[in-house]
Amino acid sequence: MFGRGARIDAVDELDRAILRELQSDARRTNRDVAAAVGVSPSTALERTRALRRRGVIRGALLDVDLGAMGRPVQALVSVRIRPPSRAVIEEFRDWAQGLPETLGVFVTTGTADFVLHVAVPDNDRLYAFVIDRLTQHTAVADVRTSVVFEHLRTTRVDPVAQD
Amino acid sequence: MFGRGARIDAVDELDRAILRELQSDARRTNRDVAAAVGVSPSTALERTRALRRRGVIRGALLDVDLGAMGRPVQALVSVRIRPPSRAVIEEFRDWAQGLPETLGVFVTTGTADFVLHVAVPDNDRLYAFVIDRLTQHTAVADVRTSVVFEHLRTTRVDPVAQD
DNA sequence: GGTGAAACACGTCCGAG
DNA sequence: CTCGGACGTGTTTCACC
Repeated sequence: MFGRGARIDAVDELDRAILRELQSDARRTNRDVAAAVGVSPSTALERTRALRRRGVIRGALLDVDLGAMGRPVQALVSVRIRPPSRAVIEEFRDWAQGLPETLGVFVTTGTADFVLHVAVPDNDRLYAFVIDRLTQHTAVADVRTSVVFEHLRTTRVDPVAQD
Repeated sequence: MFGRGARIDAVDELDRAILRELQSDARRTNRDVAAAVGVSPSTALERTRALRRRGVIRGALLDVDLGAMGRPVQALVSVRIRPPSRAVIEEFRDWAQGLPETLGVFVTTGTADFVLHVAVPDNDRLYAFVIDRLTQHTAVADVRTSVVFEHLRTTRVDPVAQD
């Protein structure tokens, strides 16, 4: 599930400031971050480690250019599966997650049980992914594909006060 | 658009290996990466810099726990806008991208012009986002909301041969 | 908690192959 | 293109506040 990080012992102003800095670039040096938020490097280091220990920071992801990786075509593929039982959902989820075309898997409510975010080299491969790969899974009952012209990601999540 | 990184001068085996290592953790030290792929630190450093210069590596994103940030409820919100002209699309895209609830914006084909990936503290705030915030924008013609139970991201994009 | 200083590790540059 | 080594910067620990 979300990994809702258990009950968190409040993220204070200093933590928020550190998170802001690291969200702008996860490779900022600890010295930089410390200077930007106005504390000593040792303090910034201890806070950052604590955020990691508490699970607020889960890691640092490399942001790669999908076009440069030879996969300029993105799509959102809505999938309905049958039956939508736990066993089938979890099996399909893990299977879809492991496909090389897959960037992400959303497990959803609504008309679709899953929305797959995929990136492929061209339209032919997108079509092949949908009609060959997906339909080869016996649980797939329905598929709707939307091509993604553009995908913007927010690089800044502001913490909201707990409870 | 995608930022398809101009024509790339082929990502060779060493580049691929470096990308694999960094995708597992964007904060791996250069020395670590060098040891893992079997070259000297100076070679690994030069390769990594070249990947950055060529736009293959765009940066490093902090992976935060949305639950720990006080925003455990995620949704995909499909939005149809009217008229779907360039000016209106770009204006809506930038507006949506700037909302604090927004994690990402997909510009798509199909029944929806946009799919917004959002994270909020609870269901009430999700409802408020849809019926207060979104409908306040005059271009919004239709909205469909799917709650996201789970979102898995792939942390590994394999490069595909170019052309 | 927060801090500065010292010990250590790392990123970086460069001359050479 | 790759390498090793020298040098400056960053990280980490720890005794003190």
